[in-house]
Amino acid sequence: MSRGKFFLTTAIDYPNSRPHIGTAFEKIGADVQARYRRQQGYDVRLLMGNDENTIKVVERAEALGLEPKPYVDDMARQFREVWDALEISYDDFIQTSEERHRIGCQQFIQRVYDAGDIYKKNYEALYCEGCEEFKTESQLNAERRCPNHPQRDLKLVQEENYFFRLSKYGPRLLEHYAAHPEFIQPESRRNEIVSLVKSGLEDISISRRDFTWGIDIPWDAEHKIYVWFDALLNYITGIGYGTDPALFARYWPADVHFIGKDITRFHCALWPAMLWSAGVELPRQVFAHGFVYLKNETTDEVQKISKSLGNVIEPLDIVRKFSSDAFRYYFMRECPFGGDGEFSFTRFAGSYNGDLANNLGNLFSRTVSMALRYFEGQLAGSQSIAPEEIFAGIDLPAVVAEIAGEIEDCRYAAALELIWRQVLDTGNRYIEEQKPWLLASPGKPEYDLEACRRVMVNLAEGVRVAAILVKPFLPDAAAKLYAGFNYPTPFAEATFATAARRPVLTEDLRVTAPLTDDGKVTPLFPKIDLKAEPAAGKK
RNA sequence: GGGCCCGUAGCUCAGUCGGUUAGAGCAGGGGACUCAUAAUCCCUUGGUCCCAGGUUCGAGUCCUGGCGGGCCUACCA
Repeated sequence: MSRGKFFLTTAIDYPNSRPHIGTAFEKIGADVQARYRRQQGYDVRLLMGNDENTIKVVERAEALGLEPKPYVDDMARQFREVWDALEISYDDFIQTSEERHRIGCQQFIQRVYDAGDIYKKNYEALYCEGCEEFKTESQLNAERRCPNHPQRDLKLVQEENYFFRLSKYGPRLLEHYAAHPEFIQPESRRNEIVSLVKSGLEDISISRRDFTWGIDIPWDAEHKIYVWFDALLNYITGIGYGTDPALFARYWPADVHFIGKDITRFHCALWPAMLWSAGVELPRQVFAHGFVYLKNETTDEVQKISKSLGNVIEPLDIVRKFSSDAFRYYFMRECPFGGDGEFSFTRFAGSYNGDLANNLGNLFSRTVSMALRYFEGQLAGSQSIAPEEIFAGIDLPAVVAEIAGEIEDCRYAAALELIWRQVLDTGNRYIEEQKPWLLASPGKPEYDLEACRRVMVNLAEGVRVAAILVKPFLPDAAAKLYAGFNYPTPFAEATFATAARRPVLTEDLRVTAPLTDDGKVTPLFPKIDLKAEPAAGKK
């Protein structure tokens, strides 16, 4: 029942410092898309990795008394530890120091060379080792230093380097943007790139001399391939370009590259030009997400996340304390993926308690505990009950389709809002309207055990729908919701299409949720006691 | 200097092609309920849609000019 392949990537990260919540934002957004596509039956591949062929890697390794390779391997282990904790479902993790990357890289650059798009040129310029970029006079600050790294002296570098004829691809890029408006998303990033390319592209230096770490230019071993040319190629070497033709043919071209908005031009101008030159098909889309800033709760200041400001939040701290689902939910609901977002503990706690603990978690708790209390967990006769009442007020198939559309457009916050307002609120409202506690109470005039049973079957259906819809965002909670009752379809087969269509029950429904020792439902998201979190808010 | 985006309720944000009385969540106020994690449900207060012009029968939406905020880029990297 495969619906075709879906290949998506995240930007590869510099392993100079540990991942922070901003880095995590991108990976979560990519993972939601990957999980959603898998759920719908696509042959999905999510590729991530680290960008290791940089001068800073050598410096950091030296400072720690290590060789570069053991250093980057250990950093890769640390990154994967964080991604695993966040339940990022990557299928492969490429390190650019790997042999498969070198082989594919060299093969690719040779093809570009053979196509006549690489030439040698002598130049002299100031080089910033912090940015690993050459700087023009106009970019310098008053002390004639790089504004990003004012503590470093710039190096006057004079050497012969190889250049890629980026300039010649300008017109073709503009044609491509016009013919494929979806290629650069969101819209504002696209406008920026169009204007940049219209203003004219320069040829770009793609090699460095005298580096000991990195990939050799195949026809001239005195030169190493320079950062960007090397880094971008991970997207194809990571699925077997030059080493595994079958895998490459299966997944390329990428359906979407997820990147930070700061590196849009490399992905939307340089990368397509490189691919054209080497005769490789272009990716279908580049999605540039925004940045996450920190809101200082005492001053209300919004600040960048940086080591020098000392405001780096370890994703693992939040995950260990509140769960990966809680972490994922906050960023997907509170930070629009295409724009910037901000993090503060107060907002995190508000979203957690309100949306996760109260609306979602408590809907599950009250449903299961009523089924236990009134029917000892056994909903006899549920096979013959059609749960048509709970979603009678909404057009569920239309809502599900709308949610799917929002996820496909990476409008995750909008998708979650729909799930909460349309589906979960409807469930809670249904309980208030039906008042099952009256239906189950022998002394009351409303007493009607059969009606109560019907309500419970409807609620079990509501939980089923909720579990399916939150699955890409909250994999753990979704599994717990779905494990609440003995639904006939294995969760792995529960696509969005099945959300709006109740499966045929092979046996009556019964509670299968794990219970505490005193027979109660385990809360999905235990509430955060704000009074018990004094230090967290100051962070 | 050139360019892009944003400015809507106390807060975070929707608002489609210009079309009725500008919406949601949270927060605030009032009420109901007791299955549930003091949850949930109902009602409700709250807006100079940044400002000034313009186009139009009609502008939050389009145009011009300001103000404020963010970002990209800046005469060979």
